[in-house]
Amino acid sequence: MKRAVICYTLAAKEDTMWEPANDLEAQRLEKLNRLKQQGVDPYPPRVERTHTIAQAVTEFEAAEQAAGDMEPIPVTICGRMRAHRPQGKSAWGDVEDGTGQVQIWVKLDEVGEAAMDLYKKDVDLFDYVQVSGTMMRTRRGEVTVEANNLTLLAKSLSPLPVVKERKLDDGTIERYGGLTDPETRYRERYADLAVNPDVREVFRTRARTIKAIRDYLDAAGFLEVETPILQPLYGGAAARPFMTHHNQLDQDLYLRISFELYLKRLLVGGFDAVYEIGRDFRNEGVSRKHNPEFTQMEFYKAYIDYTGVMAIVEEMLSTVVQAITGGMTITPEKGTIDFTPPWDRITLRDAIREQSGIDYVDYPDAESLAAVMKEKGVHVTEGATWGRLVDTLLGEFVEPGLIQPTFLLDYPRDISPLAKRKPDDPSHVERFELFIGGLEVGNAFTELNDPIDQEDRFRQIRELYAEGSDEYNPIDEDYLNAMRYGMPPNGGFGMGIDRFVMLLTGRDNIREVLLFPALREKDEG
RNA sequence: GGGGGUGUAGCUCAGUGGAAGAGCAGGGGCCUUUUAAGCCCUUGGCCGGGGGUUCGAAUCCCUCCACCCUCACCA
Repeated sequence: MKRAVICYTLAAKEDTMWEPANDLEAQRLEKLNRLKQQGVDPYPPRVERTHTIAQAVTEFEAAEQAAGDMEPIPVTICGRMRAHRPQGKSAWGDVEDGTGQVQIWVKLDEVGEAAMDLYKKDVDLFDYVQVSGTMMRTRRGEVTVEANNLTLLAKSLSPLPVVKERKLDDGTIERYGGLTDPETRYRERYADLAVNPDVREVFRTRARTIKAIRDYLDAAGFLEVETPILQPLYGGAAARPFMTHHNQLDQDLYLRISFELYLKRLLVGGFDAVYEIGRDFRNEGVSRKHNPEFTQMEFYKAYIDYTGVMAIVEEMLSTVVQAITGGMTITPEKGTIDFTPPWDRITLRDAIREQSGIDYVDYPDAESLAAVMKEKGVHVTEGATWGRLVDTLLGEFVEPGLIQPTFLLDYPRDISPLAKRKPDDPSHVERFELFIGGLEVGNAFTELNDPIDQEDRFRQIRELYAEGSDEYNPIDEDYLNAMRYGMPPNGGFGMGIDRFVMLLTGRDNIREVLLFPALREKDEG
C-alpha cells in the first residue's frame, strides 16, 4: 500500500524512464550495457572487503616501522574512484571510502588483460571498485595498493565534477575544480558531500557537537526526554507555527515552535532535570540565520535560578568546545573567540545605554521610545510594541558587537511572559540571552512557576496582540493546570544548535550546517 | 515583500550588438613509479524559460523562474 503511493508520487512527477541527458551519461550507459553483454554484473550483490582504507594504510605503516624484512600485506579494499591516471600498460588511481583515500596501481602483468581493459575502458570516476593487492610504497613515498585483482562494485551513470589537488611545497593543498554553485550544492547535497570532503567534515563536527552536548548533560544528571512535535496548541516562543491535520481524530495540530511548555510539565511530574534535543518549526522568513526547521536544545533544572543556568551553560559549552577543538578558542573570521569561563555579563539596559545612548526606562511607552529612536536614525516598525522596540535597540546597537561569549541580563517583563520578575524591579524579569560571535545562540529564564502570575501574563499578552498576529499565542490551559499542582522553582535554557555549529565550523550561513536546507521547489520552465 | 547581483558545455568560468570559447572531465591514439601525470587528435551548447527591439541578440528591453547578498520581518 505504502509502496504504491510512493510509486504514484514519483510517476506523477516524471512519467518516463530516465534517459541520458548528455554525451557523458550516454557513454557511461553504453559502458554499462557493454559490461552486461560481457556477463559482468555492474551492481554485484556481494563484496569481499578485508580492510577499510584507513586500516590498510595503518597496518602497512605499522609494519614498515616494525621490521626491516617485511612480509607482504595482502588487502582487499573497496571504494569509489576519485582519480584516474592511466599510463599505457599500467595505470594509477585513487580510491576513497568513508575512512580515507589510497592510491592503487594496476599493472597489466599483475591483473591480466581483462581487468586492465575493464579499468582503462569501462571504469569511470566515481564508480565503486573492489581492489585486491599488496601494500607498497612508491619511490615518491605514496602508500599504494599494488593490484592483482580489480572488480566493479557499482557503476556511476551521471558524472560528478572532478576535484584535483596539489600539495604545494609549504604543505598546503591547492584545489582545482569541484562543485561550488550553492544552489546545486544544497539541492543535491549528496553530490556536494561526494565531491567536497570539507563539507563531510562539517557534518561530522555537527554530529560530534551534539554528542558532546548530550554527554555533558547526561553526566550532569539530566534526563533526556522526547515531547510531542505535533501539538494541539503551540507555545513557548513568539513565532508563527506550521499547521497540519490529523484525519482520524479530525483535529488540527501544530508543529511545535519550542519544547518549553512540555519540558516544564515534566518538572511538575517530578523529574528534577530534563533536556531535549530536537527539531523546532517556525513558519517565518528564511535567511542566513533562519531555516523553517532547526535543531534546538532545551534543558530545565529544578532548584536553580538563571545564575545557576549561566554556570551550567558556561561549563557545558566550554566543555563542548574543548571536546571539538581540543582548546578553549575558535577563530572564525571575526577574530578569536575565547570560551574560557567566566564569560562577560552585562544587563540589557546597560548594554543598550552604552551602545546607543538611550536608557529605555526613561521612555516607558512605545510612542516616546519610538520617537527617540527615530531621532537616532533607527528604522522603527510602524505599530511596534514597547518590548519590540527594546528588542530592535538590542539588535541594532548591541548584538553585532558581542563577539566574545556574553550573557545579556534582565529583559523587560512584557516581552518575556514565561520568566520570573526581578524582586527589586518588577518591570524586568530574570532572563538572559547568550551571544557569541555576534549571533544570538541561547535564551534562558528563572522560570515563572506562579500559576496565578502566569495566567495573568498570558492574558496580558493576549490583549497586547490580536489573534492572527505574529506574536499571538493561544493560552495553554493545560500548562496552567500542571503548574497549579506545583512546579518547583527552576531555571531553563534553550539554544540553537545550528547556530552554535556555525560558530564551531566557521560557516556564516545556516544552510552550510544543515544537510538538506529548505529551498523553494524548482519549477520546470 | 523592497533593493542589488548571478544564471553560457558534465564542472569552474571568459565572452556586453556582427561566425558560441577556455581549463578540467569525456572520446581516440602513444606511454609499466604516476599523483593537477604527460604528449597528439577530438566530441560536446534551446547562452535559465517566454516575449520584444534590430538586417542581426548570449549581449539591449519587458516578463517569468531559481539561487546569492541586503533591507524589512523574525523571542
